[in-house]
Amino acid sequence: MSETSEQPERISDAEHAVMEALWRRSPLTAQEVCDEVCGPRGWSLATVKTLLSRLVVKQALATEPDGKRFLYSPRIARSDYVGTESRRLVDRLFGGRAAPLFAHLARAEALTQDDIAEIEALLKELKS
Amino acid sequence: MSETSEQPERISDAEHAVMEALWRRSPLTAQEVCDEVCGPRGWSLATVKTLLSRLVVKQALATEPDGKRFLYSPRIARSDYVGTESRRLVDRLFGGRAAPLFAHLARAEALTQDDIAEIEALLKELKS
DNA sequence: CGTAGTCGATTACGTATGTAGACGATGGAG
DNA sequence: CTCCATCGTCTACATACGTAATCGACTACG
Repeated sequence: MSETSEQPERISDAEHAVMEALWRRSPLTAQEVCDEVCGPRGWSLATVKTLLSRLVVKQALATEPDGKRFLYSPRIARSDYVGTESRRLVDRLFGGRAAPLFAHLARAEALTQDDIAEIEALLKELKS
Repeated sequence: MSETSEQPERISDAEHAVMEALWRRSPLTAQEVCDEVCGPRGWSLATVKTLLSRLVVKQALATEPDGKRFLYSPRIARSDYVGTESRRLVDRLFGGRAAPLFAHLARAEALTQDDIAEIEALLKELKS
C-alpha cells in the first residue's frame, strides 16, 4: 500500500500556459518553452523557469537531463487535465450534470451549423 | 466617461460557495448564510463574515441594513457568473469552441438517455 | 587556462486565498 | 441604566500564485 495517495495538485493559470506549450511539442528546454510563451504573455525567461520548477514539484512535468540543461515533458495527459477541469466546472456550476452545461453553451455561444452537425453525429454514435 | 471600467473581479472557490447560498435564497444575514454553508464546508461564522466582506468589496454582493445587521444579496446574476466561468473554461481548454467541450463531456461523462434526448431537443430548436 | 554566457536553483516580494480570532459598537433583556 | 449577546470590521497568518532578480556551477570560445 504505497500511502502516497497523490491526488494531482492543482495547476494554476500561468502554469497551464506552460503545459499547453509542452503538450503541443515536447520535450523542450526552458528556453524553448519561453520562445513559445514569453512573447504572448509578456514573460521573462526567469518566470518560465519558476513555473517549470513548480510544475516539476507538482509532478505535472518530467525532466530528463540533456548535457547541461533539462528537457521537460508532460507527465499528465492533456486529456486527463481537460477531463478533471471540465468535471470541476460541471460539478461546481451545473450540479454535476453535463446536459445543463451544454444547454447553457448552446444558448449563449451561438453554435455554428458545423458545431451542431458535429454534435448530432456524436449523439447518433452514442445512441447506438 | 466614468473611468471605472469594472471588469468583474474574480470570485474564488470559497467565495463561490457563499454566492451559491445567496443565489438559492436572498437576502440573508451572515448568520443565515453560515447556517447554509458552515456545516458542509466545516467553516466558522468568522470565515463566512470574511468571505461576505470580500464579496462586497468585489461588488458581487449588495448589503442592505436591517437594524443592527446587514442583509446580503447577490449583485450579479448566477447566469452571468456561470456564463463567464464556462467561457473561461472553453477558451482555455477548447480553443474557444463549445463543440469540442461537448464532445469531451459526451465521451467522458456517460450521458443518460434523458440527457441525450434533452440535448437533441435543444439542437432541433437551434436549427429552426 | 581564463572568461563570458547559460543553466538550474535559490531567494524575493506583492497580492490573493483560506481560515479565523480579537475588538469595538450597539441593541435588547432585565 | 447595565450588561450581555451579536454584528460588522480589523487584524492575523499560512499557503498559493504571478513575476522576476540573483547566484553558484559549468561549458564553450578564444
